Amino acid sequence: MPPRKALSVVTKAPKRQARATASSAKQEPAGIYDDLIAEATSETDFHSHDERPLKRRRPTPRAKPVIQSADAPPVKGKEREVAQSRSQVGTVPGLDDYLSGSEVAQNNAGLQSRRHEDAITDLDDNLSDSDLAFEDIDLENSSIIDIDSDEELEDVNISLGRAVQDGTGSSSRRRQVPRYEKELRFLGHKAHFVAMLGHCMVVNSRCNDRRVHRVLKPLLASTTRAYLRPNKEHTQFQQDRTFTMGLERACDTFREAFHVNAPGLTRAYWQGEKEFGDHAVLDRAEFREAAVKLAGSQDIGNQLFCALLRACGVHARLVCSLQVLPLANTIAASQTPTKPHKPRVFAIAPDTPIGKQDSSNLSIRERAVASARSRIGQPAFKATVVTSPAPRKSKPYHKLSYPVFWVEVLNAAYQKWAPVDPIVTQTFKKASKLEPPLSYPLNQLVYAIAFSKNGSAKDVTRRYAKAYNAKTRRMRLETTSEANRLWHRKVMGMFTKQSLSDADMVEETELTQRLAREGLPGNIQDFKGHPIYALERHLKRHEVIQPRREAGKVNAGTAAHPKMEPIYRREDVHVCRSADQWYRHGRVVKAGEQALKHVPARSRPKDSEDEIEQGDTALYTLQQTELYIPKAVVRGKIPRNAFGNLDVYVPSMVPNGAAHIRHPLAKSAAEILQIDAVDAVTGFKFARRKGTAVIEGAIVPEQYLDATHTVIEGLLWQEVDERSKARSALAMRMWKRLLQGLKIAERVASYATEPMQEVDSTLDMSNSTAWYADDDVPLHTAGRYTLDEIVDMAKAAKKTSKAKKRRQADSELDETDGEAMDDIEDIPDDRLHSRGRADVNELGGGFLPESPNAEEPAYIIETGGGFTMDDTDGVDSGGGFIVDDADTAQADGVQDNQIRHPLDTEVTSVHDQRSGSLRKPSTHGGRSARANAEQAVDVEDDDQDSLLSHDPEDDDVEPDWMESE
DNA sequence: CTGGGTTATCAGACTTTGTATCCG
DNA sequence: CCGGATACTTTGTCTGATAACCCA
Repeated sequence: MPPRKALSVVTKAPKRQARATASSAKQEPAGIYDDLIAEATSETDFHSHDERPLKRRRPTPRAKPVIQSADAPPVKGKEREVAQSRSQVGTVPGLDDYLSGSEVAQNNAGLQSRRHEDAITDLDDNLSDSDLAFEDIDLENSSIIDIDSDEELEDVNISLGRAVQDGTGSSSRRRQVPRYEKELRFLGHKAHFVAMLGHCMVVNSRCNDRRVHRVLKPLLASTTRAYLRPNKEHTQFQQDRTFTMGLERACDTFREAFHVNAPGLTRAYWQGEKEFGDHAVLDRAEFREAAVKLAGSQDIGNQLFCALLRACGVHARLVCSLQVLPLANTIAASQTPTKPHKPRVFAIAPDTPIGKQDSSNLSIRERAVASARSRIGQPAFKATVVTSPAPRKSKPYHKLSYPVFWVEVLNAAYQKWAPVDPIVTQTFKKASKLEPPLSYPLNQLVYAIAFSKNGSAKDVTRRYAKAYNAKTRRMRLETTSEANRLWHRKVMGMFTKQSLSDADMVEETELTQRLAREGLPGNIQDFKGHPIYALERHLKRHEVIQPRREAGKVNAGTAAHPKMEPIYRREDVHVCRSADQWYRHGRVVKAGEQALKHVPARSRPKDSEDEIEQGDTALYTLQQTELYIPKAVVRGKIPRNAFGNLDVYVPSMVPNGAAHIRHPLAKSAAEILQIDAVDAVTGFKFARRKGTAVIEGAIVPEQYLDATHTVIEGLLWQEVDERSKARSALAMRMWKRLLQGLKIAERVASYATEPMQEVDSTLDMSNSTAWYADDDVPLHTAGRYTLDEIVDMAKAAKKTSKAKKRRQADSELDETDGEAMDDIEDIPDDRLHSRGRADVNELGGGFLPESPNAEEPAYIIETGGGFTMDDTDGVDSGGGFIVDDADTAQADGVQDNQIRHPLDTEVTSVHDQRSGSLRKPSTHGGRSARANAEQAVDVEDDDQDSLLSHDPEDDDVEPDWMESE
């Protein structure tokens, strides 16, 4: 078939690719368009496209498809059509290029997919814009966006959107809604929902306006008004008849009196313009005015009718079908009407005069712009909304066919609410007439909220939705997640009546019944996620139907070839798990239970070697399992699993007689207490290729629970303390640096042949230091501890820690200790103390005997609060450590210690044993205490001499600094 | 013309207890 | 040689949802 072959030459790329990159399809046609392709591929061409506002940059063209075309296989039937369509598509680029530079080119190109991409890009852009600030969402919807400026924005943003798209790959045939966008939609939906509720609140309160009532009441004849309040003495039937008659008359009267001059609220779409532009929200004065004039939008009409009924003493609720931004992607929905438009484009012959196309497209655009009514939906689809048949009502205002606001009246005789819509559908008691079909683009029934006179509200959607379970439910927020359900409940809870009347209960019953009476879904899809029915085909992998009670059959085939499938109840659908998974939920399969379902086991690379085919995994339902009861603690011995720890995925898995302490130090504490404890595995973390057990605290025998907690507290306190020590050491090091600097400066000054300015400055410095020290003596420890204490502790901790098993906290402690020690070793003699030490050295006799005590390794950790020991040392040796401080500091942060301690410590310790405390560091300074210490002292003495001897002032200062009391 | 079937694609759930090397 | 410390590493597969398109 020659023609076929020719076609086949044209179509070379795989089908999907052609669709995917619609714009790139331009380049695909081979042969005569080669030069066009070349042009298109050139960089300059790109730029020229860039300059055009509404044009999408073409993906980098690929020459390959063209080459492949030569050896393309013979075209099959299906492919031929594609080929044809593509050849038509192929004509478009010609047109497009011909028109290049003109904005109309886009419309002419008119490929659906391309439009789609444009739309998506627009959406992307706007969303990414609004992503930055939440307010933008509302802005976008509540403000009228100038078309031109809109395009400008697109122009600016397109490059970004495109870059993203290019990054994701050339196959942008379909773009999945990214998560952030979904979240944004939910956020927008919620915000809009609340805003609409607020709007309804205001509107509802307007309906109570007395002045409006006074204006409207005379509309009805007094007899009608009397009918509306039937005599309670009469029989129920009579009351009902009377009331109904009165209501009908009221409807008729009002309908004739009210002049509709504008449509009502319409459905909101993501992106695009809001319909509030048409009828600005009225304030109360305008509402009154509308009542006087008896003219306004369809919504106002029904609102006034509600006011009228309330004026007549009828229990009337204002019902609003909230037109909230949809949760789901609206592109698909709004695209459906574009389909009629499609043939128009594809019908273009290559030789069609351009002007004609041009004008027709323009006219569509103009119409779209001219009519605000048509400007819903994406800008890209403006025209399509116009062409869609749904809103056709050839009246000047494109009135809505289905109401957004209507009225419910309470028929007191039966305590039942009946819908009344005198304006839009002009129906009475016909709830089914008020729900627009799903395809109706102007509004949608998702949330119908009825506002009572007193401001309370009730969701009455179920009364009006024909397929609440099958369809409406899906569009509502509550069904999307538990969190959203709670959110929705919370919001609606603010409007819910506190106490329920009889009528409320009757209504609730009615609504529930209505839901229960809803028939089988009309198609297979609606069975998916249906709250009452289920099909086997929609079962998830781990779901099973048990028992298999058929509730009916549905035809999944065609009428010609019926394929009946059984329908089951949703309540019989159970979630299954494998025995392992049940164990992770703290349950075990009962003995003798047979698996209800087998699923192919997941491939496990590790196991695959052992048993090549693991086969199936058996699944069980909840009913087939029982609570797992772990082995109890026997004589303080906690049972363990194969890994030496204990699985505690749920609290019930804690063995009898044991307690779970969720604290990382629990096990260490247990070790200190010398009680049995095992790590508690509470879950798994998937890091690296394998899951790793997550260990959260430990399991200890119940009777030691309190003891363990106490020890943990001690350990925590100790940790804080160690940190404080480390900071003290750090502070000391800095002091050392400062003093060294001072010393050097002083010495340099002494070498100077003649006194220089600098000397003065150093003197000043030393003076200032002296002053500082004088003022703030405690700071020589820069914290809670004196140097000797830190050194001792560091040593002790290091020794003990070596003997001990590692644990996290310990390692940290060790590090800090080590650092502290190193620091201190760097300071053989602490300059801070040096002078004092020299003086005090003789006094410090008590120091040496104490050192052995101090070096005892165990005390810190074994007692968990080793400072008492230290303290006693301190008191003896003048260490300056004070118990009270430690106690008070226990719970506080390190900073507290840092700040508060020095003052306290100094006041007391310095007074009592200052000299001792000062001297001690020098002796302990080195690692081998004595030799180092003495050496250090010597050195220090030298230093002191060199430092201070010259300056009389310094001498004066020195005592102040060190000995100030 | 609607809806089921098919296909493509993506997001997210599910997975579920180390090892090699260095250093003292 | 042994034991402990440390660094390394960041999966892969499957399912379900969604969308587009074809076809009956």
